[in-house]
Amino acid sequence: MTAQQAAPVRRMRRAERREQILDAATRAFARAGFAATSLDDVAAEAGITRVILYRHFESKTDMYRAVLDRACTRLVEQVGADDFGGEAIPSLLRAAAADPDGFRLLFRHAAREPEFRDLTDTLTAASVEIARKNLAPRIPPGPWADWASRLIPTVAIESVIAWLDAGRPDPDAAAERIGAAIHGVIQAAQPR
Amino acid sequence: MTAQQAAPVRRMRRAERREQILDAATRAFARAGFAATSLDDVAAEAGITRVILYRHFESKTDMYRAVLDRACTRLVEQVGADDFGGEAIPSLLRAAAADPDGFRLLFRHAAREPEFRDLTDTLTAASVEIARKNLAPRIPPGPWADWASRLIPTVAIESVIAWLDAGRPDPDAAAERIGAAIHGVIQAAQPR
DNA sequence: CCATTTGTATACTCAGATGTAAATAAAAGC
DNA sequence: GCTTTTATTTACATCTGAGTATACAAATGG
Repeated sequence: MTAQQAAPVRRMRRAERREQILDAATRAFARAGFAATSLDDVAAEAGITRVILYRHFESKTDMYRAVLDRACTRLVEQVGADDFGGEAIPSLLRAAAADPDGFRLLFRHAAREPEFRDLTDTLTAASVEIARKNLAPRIPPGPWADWASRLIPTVAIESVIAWLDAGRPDPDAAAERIGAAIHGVIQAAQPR
Repeated sequence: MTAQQAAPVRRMRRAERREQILDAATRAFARAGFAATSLDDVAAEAGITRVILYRHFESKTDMYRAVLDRACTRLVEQVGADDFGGEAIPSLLRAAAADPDGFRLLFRHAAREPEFRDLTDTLTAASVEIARKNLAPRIPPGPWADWASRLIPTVAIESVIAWLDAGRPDPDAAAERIGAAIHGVIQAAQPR
């Protein structure tokens, strides 16, 4: 009597489940990074058993790389090779809003995990290079150009994360303000 | 014949050894954070066996807290409650130069480790509050004040790390430029 | 010279996490 | 209905790393 009729449990197709696992894994890993997150944490976040994870991924490392790969791909698709055009910052904001956990995971954790740095290195190296090229006409090569071209991508990323933390107010205004903040760094690197 | 006379190995006093272990642990943990660093890594970095570590620290966690505590104390001693006076940035630079590994460890790793966030939380909360107070007369309360007061401490820290990475050129000029970069963020948060 | 301190070597226990295997059950699709 | 796919459960096997115990060796300091 007290026994409820078990509601028919909706099963997912393989590809769908895989995506759902990647979503959950992104959330789980975003909390504390690779080493401090167990597969049981991921499984719990996905609402399944650990065993299922192994039907979709060879190993923990394999899964993590898949998570980072997806986040990276999404980011590159949204931002594109749109190096410093006016749409770069708005599209960065869109990308972060679309996948905030992935965004945080990439830049706050993966970038500091030596074992997986290769996945974010291309991204950061590319953005540093873009910054350096855009700085070149205005700042003579040397330590301050180095300083600024390292700092600018970081400030861009951290501005976006601060925007997420502040509740994502008005994306258009945010883009302008972030642009202004970056401009401030460029000014600061100017010879005086 | 071939046997060398073993050079008499200089032994350290207890306190001295403890400091040396803390130095080595700071370097080791600065590479990949708490979870991804084993006690064997630390012992190897210190040039001793793992067993010795337990003569100075109760546990891995205990040791890590001691490392963070020391880095934190040093930082506070150097920077002081010198909230936004003109000497704040120069002293931040001095502190980072004096203990670069500790500096990186605190802000790049410990700040992202939920288990140890309490140790850096007071620091970051304090600096965010200082930023907010200094912003108050110029920026109306609201999401952009939130945004800027979160971002400013981060930009300060990241500017310093970028300065370390760029080879620590001219500390005085660096202080001015970092001040200018922060000013740029304040400008960016201004109502428009 | 003798006690204390400091370091080494080795071997062990224990816990947690990764990864595997097999039997069972239920949903989906034909 | 019958097969295939997907999920659960339970039970292992294995490994790494934390933490402990003990016996030994060498330096220090009186």
